[in-house]
Amino acid sequence: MGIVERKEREREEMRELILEAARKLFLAQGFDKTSIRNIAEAIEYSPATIYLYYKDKNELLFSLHEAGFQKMMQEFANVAVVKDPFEKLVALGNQYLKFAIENPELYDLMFIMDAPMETLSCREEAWDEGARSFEFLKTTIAECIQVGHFKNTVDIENASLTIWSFMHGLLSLHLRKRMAFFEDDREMERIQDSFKLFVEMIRCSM
Amino acid sequence: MGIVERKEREREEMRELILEAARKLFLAQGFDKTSIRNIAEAIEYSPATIYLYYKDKNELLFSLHEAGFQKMMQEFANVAVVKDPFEKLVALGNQYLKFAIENPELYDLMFIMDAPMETLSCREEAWDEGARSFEFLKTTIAECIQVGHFKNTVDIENASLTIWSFMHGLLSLHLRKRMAFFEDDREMERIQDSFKLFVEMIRCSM
DNA sequence: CAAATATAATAAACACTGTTTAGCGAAAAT
DNA sequence: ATTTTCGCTAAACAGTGTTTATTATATTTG
Repeated sequence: MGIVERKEREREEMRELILEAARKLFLAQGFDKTSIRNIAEAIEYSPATIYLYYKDKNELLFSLHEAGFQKMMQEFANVAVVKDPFEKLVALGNQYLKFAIENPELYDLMFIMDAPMETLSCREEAWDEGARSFEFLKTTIAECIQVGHFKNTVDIENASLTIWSFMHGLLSLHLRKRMAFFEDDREMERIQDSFKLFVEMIRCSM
Repeated sequence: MGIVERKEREREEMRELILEAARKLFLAQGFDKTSIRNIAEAIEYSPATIYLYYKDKNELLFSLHEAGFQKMMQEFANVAVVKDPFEKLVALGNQYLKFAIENPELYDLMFIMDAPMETLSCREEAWDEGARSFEFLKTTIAECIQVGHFKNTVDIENASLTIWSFMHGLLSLHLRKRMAFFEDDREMERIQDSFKLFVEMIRCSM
């Protein structure tokens, strides 16, 4: 009898319905300002129903977290075609910038927010998608080393963390409005200029 | 008549009493997990009383924000005595790292949290303390240039933002638990190593 | 097919949150 | 001594995440 299969399918559809509504609301108005009741209202179900499909609000967040990394990895595919290793690294940086600026709420969720990490730290597979994107950075750097770059560096993981830190720092200061005291509207240019400077720093130092 | 003076003094004492209780609770258990009722309970007053001295929870947070920058600037004084400009820059970086790691909740509040920026963006003097510490970084870099460093860079503000971004990114990834997937307990070493690498990058590139 | 069982959905409640309002008691001014 | 002012608070308001007891429906069993 296909009843259990149908039920399973219906359950998955319901999970998707909830997640889709949650995504829309989260990305539109932010995580904190989106309540379970808002999501319930959007899908025309009672708030309690959501708890039959997701353990709590954090698990809902965690699902979007995973989807975010998938989306980012997908966009990184555009970069993989670049032949020259150093150019590829620069392209990766540009793609990372682009992703964060085009999906600010998603980036926040993936790399800044506190909440999902509580749910995340328990799970083992939780880091898989995140680790994969860090691996992509590492292999790109390894390729750079093979063609003669990064002469002063042997520790690939350290170089990766350093580059990631800069990118993330620049974006964090932007997304969390810590560059506001510059008091002009050149914030986007500043980000571009800083990225260019960092690229030049890497080019002639490592 | 000294009554108005006494009242003013009492009012300031009360503000300080509330702020001190708020600081203890915020820094101990985090901002989100500290409620107005918690603070009220700690000082043995009704929750409503707090609203007679502070507009809302964000203003309370904003006061701690200011105090945080004052504390950081105080610690930067230790750095000001270093003669050699580049050594001074490195010492400043180390002091910044130290401050963030010794005061994680305070650093979070000052540079990562979303909440205080809403209150902050209205005020003009709000940025004063923050801008002053950025100014300190800028002048240190200017001194470095005067003795021959940073040959490839003319834009001091861009160099400052780039350095700050790296430092902040490294600390953000740490404080918001984004380095957890390394799955070893070498996180502190990784931070130190990355800082050292970045210093070397600056030394021989700019 | 009818009765028993399993299940999906919910209304209502619980324990919180930040914030506002109305009112009381004491201090200050008249 | 009376009026006014002012510090303080109990209670309420509107919201939050989450749990529980109950109902209505779908499925299985006799």
